[in-house]
Amino acid sequence: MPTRKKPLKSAQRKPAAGAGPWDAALSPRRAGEKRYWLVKSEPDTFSFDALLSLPGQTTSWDGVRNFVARNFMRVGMRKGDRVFFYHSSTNPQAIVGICEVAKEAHPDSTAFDAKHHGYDPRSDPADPTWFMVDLHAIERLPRPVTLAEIKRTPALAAMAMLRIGRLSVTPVAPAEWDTIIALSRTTTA
DNA sequence: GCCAACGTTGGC
DNA sequence: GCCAACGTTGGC
Repeated sequence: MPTRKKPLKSAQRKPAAGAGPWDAALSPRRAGEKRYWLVKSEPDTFSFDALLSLPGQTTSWDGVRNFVARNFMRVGMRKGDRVFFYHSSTNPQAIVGICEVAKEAHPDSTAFDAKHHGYDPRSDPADPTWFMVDLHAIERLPRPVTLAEIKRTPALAAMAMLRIGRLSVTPVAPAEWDTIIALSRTTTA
């Protein structure tokens, strides 16, 4: 009798058909298409300045333990994509900088480390559950664009970061990206 | 497969 | 510090 192997997790789940308004972020790309994203970090834990102070201004974005956020990283993000760096749980909450995807998704090693708070005993090193991308800081925004400002800007009303509460990785539409860049070049009222 | 309990995120 | 919104877990 042949040995039945446990199917790979990656083969178990088919993408849900019409899963939601964020499918576009995971869909196939046109040649040369660049996409945009937003990641959150609590500045007390890891700030944009902390990233700028690292050698190479690059870090592995580990610790994501939500499947939707993981899929945005693993399926959605490609090298060269631009990423807003958002400071959460601080005053004021704001987008403060720009990164780019320096390395596409690779297994999140912290999930295998029993001493790490992100340890997940169910993540099999041979078929990892959790992934991380490497982010390289490009530049600080001319000024932070606050959550309050995002909320009161009509062109940003559909932003995933407002609609999918508490998700640490979200897609940003190109027009939203441009709007936020333009806001960051204005002076606050 | 349902759903209550629980944990986490993050705005306020 | 509170709590709403969700995701996850586990009993049934």
